[in-house]
Amino acid sequence: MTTIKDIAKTAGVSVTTVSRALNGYSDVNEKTRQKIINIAEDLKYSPNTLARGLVMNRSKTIGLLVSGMDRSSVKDNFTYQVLSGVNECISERGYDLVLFSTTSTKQREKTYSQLCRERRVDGAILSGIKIDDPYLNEVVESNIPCVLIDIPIQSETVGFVTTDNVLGAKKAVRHLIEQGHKNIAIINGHDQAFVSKQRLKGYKEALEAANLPVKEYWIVSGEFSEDRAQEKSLELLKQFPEITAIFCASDLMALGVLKAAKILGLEVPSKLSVIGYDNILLASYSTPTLTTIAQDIIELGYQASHLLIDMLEGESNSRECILDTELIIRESTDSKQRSLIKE
Amino acid sequence: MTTIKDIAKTAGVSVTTVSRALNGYSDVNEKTRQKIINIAEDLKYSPNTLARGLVMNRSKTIGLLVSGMDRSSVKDNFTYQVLSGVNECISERGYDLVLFSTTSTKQREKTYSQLCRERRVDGAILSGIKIDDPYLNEVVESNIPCVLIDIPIQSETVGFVTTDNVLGAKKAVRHLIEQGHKNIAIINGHDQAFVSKQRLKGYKEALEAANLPVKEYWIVSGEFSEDRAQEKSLELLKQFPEITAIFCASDLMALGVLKAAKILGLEVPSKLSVIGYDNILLASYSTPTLTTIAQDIIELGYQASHLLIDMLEGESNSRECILDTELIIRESTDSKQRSLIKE
DNA sequence: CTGAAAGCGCTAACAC
DNA sequence: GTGTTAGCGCTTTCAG
Repeated sequence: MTTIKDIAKTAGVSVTTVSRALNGYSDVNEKTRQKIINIAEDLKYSPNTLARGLVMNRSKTIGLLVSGMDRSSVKDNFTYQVLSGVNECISERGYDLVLFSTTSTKQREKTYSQLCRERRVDGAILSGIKIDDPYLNEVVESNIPCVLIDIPIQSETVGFVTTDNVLGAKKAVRHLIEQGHKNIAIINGHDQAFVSKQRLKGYKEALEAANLPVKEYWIVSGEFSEDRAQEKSLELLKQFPEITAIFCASDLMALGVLKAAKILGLEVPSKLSVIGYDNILLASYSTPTLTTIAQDIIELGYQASHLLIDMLEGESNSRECILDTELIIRESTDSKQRSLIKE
Repeated sequence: MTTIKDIAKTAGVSVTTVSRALNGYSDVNEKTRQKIINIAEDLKYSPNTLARGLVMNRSKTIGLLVSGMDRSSVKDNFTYQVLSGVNECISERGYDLVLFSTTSTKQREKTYSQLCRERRVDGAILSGIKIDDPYLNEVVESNIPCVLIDIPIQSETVGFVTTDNVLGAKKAVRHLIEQGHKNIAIINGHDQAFVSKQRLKGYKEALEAANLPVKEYWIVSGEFSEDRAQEKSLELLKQFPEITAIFCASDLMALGVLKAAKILGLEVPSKLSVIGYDNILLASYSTPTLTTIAQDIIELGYQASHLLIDMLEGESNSRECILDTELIIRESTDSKQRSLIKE
């Protein structure tokens, strides 16, 4: 493995000069620089980032901390899309990514800041972390620059990226109202997600804006689980046959509601309209296809990295970024579209 | 940021002793060790892996090199599953993961071994790399320990993990033959994937074993693309109406064939049986649901890491690992199942 | 424009 | 058992 020492020796200069030449400093003779660059190439030199990181006290790596990257998370590949966006931005800006996947067992062994300090990451992005997660407190307390996805906390070293979940939910419910629905239930996610609170808020606001009553017993939690949502919606629909539309805080849960509707023999959308949230891949493959609120999750990851690196490089003014959502109308709410497709 | 020096100072010992105590060496007084460990905790010490890596010449990181982690790869989340398996194994064994995602443009800037040498990864796992990819040669030539996914190359420093693709394809075609099919076409993947060659081989062997002719014009490439497979199968089915079954080298392509069948008004499976490969999530959500050859991709990633770390730690005898596949029968080939479900 | 020297935090001979 | 010393590969004062 060739080092700058080797280059210095064959070039007949000092290591200082080699370092300066290779790092593009101005105060080095153009000829010397060219010579050094040539030799570096000949010797297949690669800088040792460990050594550089050690002395510079920055590693040019950022840590992505995700939770629950297990078999079940394959269905909604939220994490993968975040990762994909993060990766894109990070590599554009010359950083590398180290992945920390936390599980409840591993969490006890090593704390968040230990993880980050050991690897000397310059900053971290947290995704899929619940609001009661012990890591979260650490973030706020530690002074490691950090961007949260979907958790709105801000400080000198902490920023966040999210979508406008209140507005997103509003769009969904408004769409149902426009289709003539008056009895609209919500299957929400669990309380440990900030987005759940937001989407519930949007649901309520949309109803109120249309002078429709908010009925607390039409608000149930599906815990972001397909099965759980199926169960809960089954109960709900049995108990309140007057419900004609359900807004779900995730597509996965909407899929569960679709199953419940099938069990009850309720045709979607003629007897029951269903709208999801996320626009996961399955939403356009289910039967019927699923109307949903699309969020650009890859962009979420991209913007998170962007914000973080801006913070690291002192270019940041803002500490937050809120992305937009889009209503995608498909068969599960649109009677006309549905019947067109059937024939 | 506290260092062993700080600990040494407050403990009144030398840094050597601290280092030894913290790393569990035997030749240190138990009392001294306890004292040092306590102080380390008090001072919230985390070892600096950069410094350690520099001196030990191993970083305890492994690099995962994947290609094309873009928007399109969300559909079959092969990469994510590999990543998930890799991550699981790696964290069990005390390594960290750094992700290198290559794109054609970035490839020109930095070579594979540069990437690995700069970050001083102890070893690398390559997934989704085409067999004509320039990176591949580098691997074989560089002396960086490396495990390939789905490319069977072996050397002192190179191992691989794959599934038995010949057998997998055989299972698929055998299943079709057992259903009474005699005219079976194949939509294969592109030639830059080793698995394509293997699956074609399995297809041919299964036909021959049943004394069925292999017709070269029934072998077409869908290039692992849904759209391309749709086009190609459309042509194929128009030209050869006698074809009653199609084996696809990926589920995504099978989905394309399903669309083609719909366009031609060929009911699946009564007029045309379709079988895929991979068992992606969509396979159980499509209409009709897709019979397929399942491979455990998470396990693929897990075993790849396992093999690599064994190699790194000198525990390896073998340089290869071949996993099994499983036939999953769903509606797209099973007339009985299909009709049952319809009523 | 270039070089000598110090030091980042850690480990590993080698002494005692 | 413990300390002294050197050095991993690099950047960065400070002199010249």
